[in-house]
Amino acid sequence: MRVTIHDVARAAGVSVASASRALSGRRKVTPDVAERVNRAATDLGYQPNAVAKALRDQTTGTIGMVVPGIGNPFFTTMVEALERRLQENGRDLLLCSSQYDPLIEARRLETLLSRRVDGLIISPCDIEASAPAVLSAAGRAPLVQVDRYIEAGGTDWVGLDDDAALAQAVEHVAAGGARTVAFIGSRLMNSSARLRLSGFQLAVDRAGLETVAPLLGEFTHEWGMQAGRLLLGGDRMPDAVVCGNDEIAIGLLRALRLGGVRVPQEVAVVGIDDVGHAAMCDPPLTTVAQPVDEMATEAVRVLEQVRLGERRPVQRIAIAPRLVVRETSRRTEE
Amino acid sequence: MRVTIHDVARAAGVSVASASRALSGRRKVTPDVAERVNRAATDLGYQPNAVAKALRDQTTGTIGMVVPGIGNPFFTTMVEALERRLQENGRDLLLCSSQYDPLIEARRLETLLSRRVDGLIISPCDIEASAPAVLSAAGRAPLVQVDRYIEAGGTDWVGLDDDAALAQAVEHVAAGGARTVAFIGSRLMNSSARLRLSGFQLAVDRAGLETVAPLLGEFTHEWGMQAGRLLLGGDRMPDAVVCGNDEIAIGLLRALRLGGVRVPQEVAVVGIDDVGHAAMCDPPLTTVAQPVDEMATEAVRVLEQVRLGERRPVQRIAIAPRLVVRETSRRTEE
DNA sequence: TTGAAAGCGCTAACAC
DNA sequence: GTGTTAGCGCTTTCAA
Repeated sequence: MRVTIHDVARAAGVSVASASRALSGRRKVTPDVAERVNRAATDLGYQPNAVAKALRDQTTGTIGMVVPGIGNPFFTTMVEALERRLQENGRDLLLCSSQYDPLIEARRLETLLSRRVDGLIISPCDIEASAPAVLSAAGRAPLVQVDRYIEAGGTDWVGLDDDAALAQAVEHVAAGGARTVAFIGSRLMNSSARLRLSGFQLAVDRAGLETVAPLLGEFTHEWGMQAGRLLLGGDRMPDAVVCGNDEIAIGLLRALRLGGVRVPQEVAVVGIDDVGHAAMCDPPLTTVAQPVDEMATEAVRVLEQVRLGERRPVQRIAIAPRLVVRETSRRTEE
Repeated sequence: MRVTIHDVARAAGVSVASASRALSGRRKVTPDVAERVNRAATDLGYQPNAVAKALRDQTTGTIGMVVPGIGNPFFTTMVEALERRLQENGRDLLLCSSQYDPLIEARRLETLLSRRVDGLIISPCDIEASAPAVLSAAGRAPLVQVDRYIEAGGTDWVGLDDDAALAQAVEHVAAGGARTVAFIGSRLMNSSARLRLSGFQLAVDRAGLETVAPLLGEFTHEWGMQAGRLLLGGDRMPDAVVCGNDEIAIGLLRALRLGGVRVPQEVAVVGIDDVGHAAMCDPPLTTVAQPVDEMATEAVRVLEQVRLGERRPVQRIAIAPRLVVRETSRRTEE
């Protein structure tokens, strides 16, 4: 049988209350008692039972997180940053993947809630289908959305300023001399897909550039490659292609290489995210970086502020992106 | 206040015992009671408290996992496979990253144990420094090592048959005509690094190939690139380079590209793992795939078999790899 | 079949 | 400063 605080108390010759006090150190005990209890605890190899403590305290010290998939390196980076931030606050991260399925997502949220996590961080996989589960969860625990969000309002969010990101990407290729620019993104089932497309269109209009119908598929390199082949098969290459994320851009680069199109001489390519592989592909990818650490910090801050049932203004924090110029785009002529 | 089983019982006009029985459905109750209890539960929006259940049942339905880092796509794939497998068994995965630090690793294990996970899956970051914490954890909960393992024996393990993997890689490049072959791997702080190096040397000897001193750094593309530059600066390029994992190979490919060395014409490159990006780099990477799903299945099976304190033979399951030939290696002349 | 009650391990009143 | 005890929410004896 496992050793409990009762065993420690008995071994130290004190009551469980004293043992508890000595162990937590949050209440006064005589040095003698503290000494005996601590010795007994180490002697017996006492391990406090977090489950019992959680039941008693009504708090678990755990934050639950649901992401669409950990195959996407952006989410991985985000998770790592969040895990570090939370650990500084003495909390643990309970991570789940929804596998891009709103049903699984809803189930994971329920599980997390039944495990009484102290808060929830979620990147909803579908802007519409995820809404009921997310809203219901938000009513039962502090919740903050990260990166993606659901359409229905009223829930806090921390993410990228997509308009600014797309503006940076478009202005950069325009400054490099591009006149026609294409967009390869994701089907509009999530907020990132929508925001990035509309940000792109806005920026293109403002810059007075020419564009073609956007190519919309998935945020994967497979789709990037496929879209690249579509472009290759078209009438005429655009001067530049802006991609909805780096994965797409990496796939596109491969398709262009295969098609014998030189980057950036014949066409410039820009991604979004700045995942690790962006610097490794050929040529290294110019991209708009998401300040992941900053986002993690903000997300945790918002989460700690939320007190359930308390009326407060909804926070929507859009973080400014940062253009990282590598070699898939021509520099501005000076 | 949250609704508890007491509220449900009261609303249904029965005792908590009956409510519990009706809700779990594992014990006989009259249809009438079942009906009333279930209606009350849905009416009130009852959510069972998993913490209380865990305290009572002494089981949480949760498996804890500690990986060195989720930045490495191999671990990501592994985690996803494991998560799916566990979900089929109705268990949840509590994922932690040790960030390649044995101290953090030990702390995460303690946390997981105090949260009373039903089992532990770990890929220890250091073959020596991880040992005390892993052994101690193994004494307190069913534990299985995946991929990497600690030197001290006595603990179950599921992973790749590294000797076979390296043999496949070496024999493949030999069949393609290579006479001299280099190895770029990781410093020998973990079992994968050691096994892959020794597997390489064994295979090279057996094949009668020539080799040079292995280049040992980290399992990252940064190191792959750096090692590539070292190779470029040397006297003479080997006919083939076998890499300790795909990340290294991807970095190497980039260095070779920069150095103007053509792959596979001038030098063949082979990786290990078969991560998603392996098919996207330039040229697409020939690699030895780890059968991740099979490993996940085995790991879960072993974990469920372990009954604490029960003496049973240690299981060490090495799974056969599968060579995936892409374009960084010349095919066998036929 | 149902209800009362014990108890999982812990902490915080409360009383001394 | 210390001990006794209630109670967090649940399931499962044990009696009826």
